[in-house]
Parts: sequence; C-alpha cells; structure tokens
Amino acid sequence: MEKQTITIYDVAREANVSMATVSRVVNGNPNVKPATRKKVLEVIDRLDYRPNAVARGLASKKTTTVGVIIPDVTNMFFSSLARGIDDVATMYKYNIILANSDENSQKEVQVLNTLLAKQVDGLIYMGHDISDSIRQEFSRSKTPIVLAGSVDPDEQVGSVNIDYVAAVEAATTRLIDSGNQKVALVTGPLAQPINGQYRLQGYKQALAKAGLAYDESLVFESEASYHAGLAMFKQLQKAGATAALVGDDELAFGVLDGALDEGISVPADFELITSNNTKLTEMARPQMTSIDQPLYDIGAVAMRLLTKMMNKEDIDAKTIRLGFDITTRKSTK
Amino acid sequence: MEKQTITIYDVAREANVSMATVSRVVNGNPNVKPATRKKVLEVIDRLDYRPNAVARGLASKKTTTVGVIIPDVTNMFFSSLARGIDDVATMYKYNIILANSDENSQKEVQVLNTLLAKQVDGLIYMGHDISDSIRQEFSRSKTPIVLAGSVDPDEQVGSVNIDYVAAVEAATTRLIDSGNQKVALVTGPLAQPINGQYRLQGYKQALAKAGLAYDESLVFESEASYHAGLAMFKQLQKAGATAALVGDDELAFGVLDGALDEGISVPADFELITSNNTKLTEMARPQMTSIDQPLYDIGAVAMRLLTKMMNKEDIDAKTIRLGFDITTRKSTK
DNA sequence: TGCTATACTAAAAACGATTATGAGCAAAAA
DNA sequence: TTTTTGCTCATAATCGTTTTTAGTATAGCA
Repeated sequence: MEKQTITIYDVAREANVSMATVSRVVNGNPNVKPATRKKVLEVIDRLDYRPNAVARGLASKKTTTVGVIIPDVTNMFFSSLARGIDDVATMYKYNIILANSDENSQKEVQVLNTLLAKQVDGLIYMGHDISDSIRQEFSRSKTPIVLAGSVDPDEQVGSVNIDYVAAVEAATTRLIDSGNQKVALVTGPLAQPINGQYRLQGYKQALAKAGLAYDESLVFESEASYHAGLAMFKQLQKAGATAALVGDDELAFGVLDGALDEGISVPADFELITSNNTKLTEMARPQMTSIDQPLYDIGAVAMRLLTKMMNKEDIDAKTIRLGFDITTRKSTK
Repeated sequence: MEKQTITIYDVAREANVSMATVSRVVNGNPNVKPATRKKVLEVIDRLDYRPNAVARGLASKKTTTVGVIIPDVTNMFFSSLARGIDDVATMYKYNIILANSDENSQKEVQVLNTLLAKQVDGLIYMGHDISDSIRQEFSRSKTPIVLAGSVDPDEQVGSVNIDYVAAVEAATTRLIDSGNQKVALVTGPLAQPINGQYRLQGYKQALAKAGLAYDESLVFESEASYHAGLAMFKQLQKAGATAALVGDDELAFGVLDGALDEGISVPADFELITSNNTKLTEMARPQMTSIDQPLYDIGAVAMRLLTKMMNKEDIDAKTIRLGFDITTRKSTK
C-alpha cells in the first residue's frame, strides 16, 4: 500500500520529459521522436499508468460519453435499438450512459439534465412520445441529439426511423387483400404521434384505397404488454374483427395467445401482423408475420449519425429513413 | 448566441458571494445563512446554472457513476437485472455506464479498463463466466465490484445470487417425482461454474437422492438461444429423455417449440422446467414451469450492496443469497 | 471596554489532464 | 560561418469544481 493514484506527472518525471510530451504520446500526437515515445511508453507500462478520463474531460471538454434515454431496457424493442447503439458507440470509442425513463416526461427531463450535467458529448433519445417539456429541453440544448426509432414532427433534432405510414399501409393492405373486411388496428396511445398520426394514417390510407369505410370501433389503444394483448382479444372479437395489425410484438403475442386460448385458429379464422419483428415473432406458435423494422440498424445508424454531429461533420440529412419489409410467417394466410 | 458556459464563478459574482459559498449551497452544506442561500439560488435560477459534473468529479474524486458490464442487453435475463440495477442506482443518485461484453473475456478486460479510466465509483459485473483475466483485473482494482446473478468461487468481490445447487436439485427432483426416469439437463457451457459446478451438482444430487444413476449422455451443452433449443429437442428425444431442466428461458422456449413441432405433447409426453422465470415463461404455450429467480431483485440488491461498499459502510456479508421458488405452470404435470 | 466564541465568507490550492506558446537545437541553405 | 527552417519538447495557463485555510464580523460575556 505505497502509492495512490499515479498521474501523468509521475510518468513525466520518471521518463525525464514534460507532462506535455507524455500527453502527446498517450494521445498519439505524431510530434514525438520515436525514441522518446518508446521511453515514455515503457514508463507508462512499468508504472501501470492509466489516464484519468475525468481530468481529460475537463481539460478537453470532451467526455467521449453519450447519454441514452430509454423507456425500458426490458422491452425487447428498445433493447435491440440499444444494442445497435452500443456497438457502434464502442466502435467509435464512446461509452453509453443508459437511463430508463419509463416514458414519463418528468423523469425524462430530470434524466436529461443530469446527463447534460455530466457533459455527455451527445444524446440519443428513444421513446415514442416526445413531450413538450422534453422537446423544449432539446431545443435549448447545444448538445447534439438524435431520436432512435421515433419521429420528430418538427425535425429539430436528428432522427432515424422507418416510414411508419407506408409500413402500416402495406401491412393493412395485405390483411385486406386476403379477404378481411374488418381489420383492427391495435397500438399504443393515439396521443403519441407514431400511433395517432403515422400508424393511423397508414391504416386509413389502406382502408381508403380498398374502398372500405373507416370504423373507429376497430381501433384499439393499449399499453404494450403481453397481458394487455391477452385481454384485448375478446374486445377484438366483440368488434367483429377478423384480422389485426398490432403495434408491438409483446402485445401481439398476447393477442395471439388470447385467440388461441379462445379456441380461435390462427391464421384460418384470425390473421395477425405485428410490427417490430423481434425474436418474439419466431417464438410464437404460429410464428407471427411482421413488419420488419431493422431495429439493430436503427440504433446503429442513429449512433453513427450522432458521431457525425459530434464531430461537426456535414450531415446530408438530419432525418434518416431506413427501409422496411414485411416478413411473412404463419399468422397470415 | 452570447454566453458560452456559465460557471460557478459567474453565479458567485452575480450573487456577490464567493464561489465556495455557491458550492456550499449547491451541495446542501448547512453553513450558509438562509438569506444568502436564497439569494444564491435565485441567481442560479436566473442564470440557468448547471454544475459541471466532470469538474466536480475531478475535484471530489467521485463521479456518482457506476459501470455495468453486461453480456447482452438484448437478453431478457440480463436486461431484467439491469433494470433492477438502474432503478436503485437512480434512487441513490448514481448513473450507469452500460457496456456490452458478449461474454468475451478480451472485450471484458478492455471495457473494464475504460470504465476504470472513467473513474467510476463502482462496478457491477454480469455474466456467468468469470475468466481468469477478468478475475485478475478485479483483484488489483481498488474500485468496489459486485457480481449480479453469478457466483464468485473465491469470494473476492461482492455478489448477489440464488442457491443454484438447491434450485436445480429441487427442480430436478420435481421432474423425477412425477415419474421421469430420464431427465435431461440442458445448460450453457459446463466450463462456466454456474453450469459445470452448481447446476450440475444440483442435478446429480437430485439423481442420487432418487437412486438414479448419473448418465452423461443426458447432459447437454448449448448456447442460450431459441434456435439452439429448437434444434436441441431432437437430440433430447434421441437420448430418450422424457423431461428436461433447461438453464435459460429462450433456450427452453426453443426446446418446447421443438417438441411441439415434432408433435410431442407437453407436458403429457415431455415435461420441462426452465430457470429464469422471465416474461417468456408466460408467453409460451403451454406456459412454462420455472425456477423463479428474482431477477429484478438480484439487480436491485446488487446495486444496493454496491452503494454500501462505495460509502465504505460495514457490510455484514459480501455474498448475498436471495431465496428462490419454483413457479408451476403448464409444462409440468 | 476588551476579549473570546460563533458563524460565516473569501481566497487560494488542489484535482489531473490538454494545449498554446515559444525555446532549443540540428540540419539545410546562403 | 551565419541564417533559416523544421522538429522536438518544456513551460505554464486553463478547464470548473471542491476543500482547506485563514479570516472577518457579530454577539456574548465579564
């Protein structure tokens, strides 16, 4: 128990150079003679010196850390995004401060502020609902921000997503084309733009193109949980729906099991398309047909976009729209 | 676009006090006259001052940040732990730096080092496999560390887990008691202590107590994925197993669907118990009986233990063993 | 009135890096 | 030989806090 922390100053002294030189070799600055560099590296190794990132952050005003606000890590949709984010973050030598928000705007604002206090170089925000309070915080912050997997109606900040309108329209059309007159739409709160604006719009467009009337009683709001889906099926049945487009995989899994538990055969008597194409879609029996959002990629691209913003590189477009697909499995005819 | 960052010095000047005084009111130090405190708070509010956590971290040598090493956020088992960790972390005003390791020891060591460079106040490590390299890093680090959901054979660091031996023994016994002569054990790599030592031991104990011979051909190693489970079932069948204890829910889900896909009826012709009691167990049809590890709690307790260590409080026990249960559902008779 | 105790506040020194600025020196050019 | 050029490297300022040290003002007391 001899020494405490060993600092750049210690290695400078041991190596008979100045701290500036040590700093240079640590940071790979080329202005160091190979012999000197070697000497310094040896001392670093011998002393087991590890640069203090906090001090470095203070001096350089860069923390190589980005904040990630996530509704709930436990939700496969978001954790898939998070995985993409983390992978490209480490690729670019950034670390991730992860904070769960429960999509509660008060918590979000608070979290955002502690993240900014910690001087993160950038922020990634996940969550469908961009409350006014958080939007306000966004706009007065100088820190680069990008939204992953959700849409920013006024394009203040960067965002990466898919064309939800088109995706839902395509999926709904598929359901209509296979003979369903009454296709239900089951999503999260319509107050959230992704549901109330985009998904609903896509749904209506599909209906309109097929010459079907829009029937409000076929639109269901629900939290995104398995149990909610289980309970939901009876309502769908009551409303006379013979097919449903569901906005979340867990929820869809619930609806599916709800149907099965009622003795309804899927897809023969009830067809279902879900939206996120997580692993869950393959675990269900029958496996679920799904809109295929490239979740991992959305996260990865969002982080990549953020790195560009942090580097002050030119961005062609703040909003990146990735392609989607519909993966056909066994829950549709 | 007038001012850059506003510092403690600015508010001191505006409020006609010293920076030390501002520091005191920000940190809730009682040695400040109420009137002064009020005045300072007003200025802070007016200038929209936000303390720089990096500078604070440098000066105080505390970052109120803990590092969390996780194999994969996308795995429900670990994300459940992570959620517990994050919740109590925020409760104690800590933030979480989350890093995926893929249970790759090289990555782990690297991640650990960058975390330490960032001066985290503590570390939580998840993962079944504690490689020698990581163990070595642990032992020469002065930073408090606790393991969540895994066992430390030499109790160098803190850890929170359940009694895996007893849990597996109980589950296996259950399977034997319901008439199965050939119970398979399906887990991750036996090289990992949790599998090769604890689970296997529990399994053997159950066998021994029931007077059954241990048959190596009934023990299967597998990665913890749904697809691996799907493929695994045929092997179980070939080995003549009529029941299985599976170490991971996704894997178990795969085994279950594998059985179903083969036309085997569960639990009539094949019984199954899984180990983690994640949401998945309820989604399966039939729902899966499971050892019930309190995942969220393990995470939460681990973080709580870590806070105590970081505060240098006395710890009664570095290893905390939580209780477990077996939740009976429909995959057992 | 003078002295001590009390209650705060001010100034300055860390904390451990980064980064201008410019000095020293050898090689090249004049 | 002298001047210029180009590398290397050292000095010192700076980043925004916390924390220690040294006060100062007020009040209490004899």
